[in-house]
Amino acid sequence: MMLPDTFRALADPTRRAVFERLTASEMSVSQLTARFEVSQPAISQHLATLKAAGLVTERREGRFAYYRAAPEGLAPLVDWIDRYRSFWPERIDRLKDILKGLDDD
Amino acid sequence: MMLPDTFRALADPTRRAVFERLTASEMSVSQLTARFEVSQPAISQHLATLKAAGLVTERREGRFAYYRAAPEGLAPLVDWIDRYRSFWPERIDRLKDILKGLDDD
DNA sequence: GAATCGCATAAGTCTCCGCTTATGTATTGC
DNA sequence: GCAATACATAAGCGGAGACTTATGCGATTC
Repeated sequence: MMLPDTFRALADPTRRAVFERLTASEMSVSQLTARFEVSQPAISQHLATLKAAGLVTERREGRFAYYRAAPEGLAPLVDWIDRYRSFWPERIDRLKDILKGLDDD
Repeated sequence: MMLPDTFRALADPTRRAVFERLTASEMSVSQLTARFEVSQPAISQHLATLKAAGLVTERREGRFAYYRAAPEGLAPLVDWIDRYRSFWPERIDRLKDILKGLDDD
């Protein structure tokens, strides 16, 4: 929710990788565990941290817990970046190009 | 330089505040120390970390060391965000508004 | 040239955090 | 209903990191 939580949650490489994986598709805890080289509790702990930071949402289905990335959770980070991007003109142009490309769809 | 370094460097609140301060203006180590509630060595250590991550540059002048924010250092973070912003359409519109505002200058 | 100043580095402490194994709690299958 | 499955929580361990004080080193001042 708050910027420090966002930065902290994404600072750990494993946890960031979990988040990135969840941007591709929803996954259960055991499915995630199978893809990483840490234990199931470690994955659950990472998910709890990501969830607390608002970067992930949980969907319960029986004994399964499906997680997916929550894009809004990146808002604090995007806002922060945008603030400090303003003193960085060259970068803006690059972004404009990206957005231009999006318009062409 | 690399994304993990960028995230790690900015994860600490004090260090992030130092970086933010240096986006406003160049400052010497002692000037920075005066503005924060940690010791001079702590500031020097934070600056070393920021410098290693490419987020800050150093300018030597006699016995003084002046530091300033290096915008290019944010590139890894911006690139990362842009990748995961693509699956997040609503946010794009907000960005467009920001850029539109910049064009009006 | 001796003392001082600005900063970096060294060394040690303490807290946080990512991981493990062990266990608890639902839910499902037989 | 009992075993197995899916996940969370507990407890403990080891390492990383943010801080301190102490010290070293070049540049400046007198």
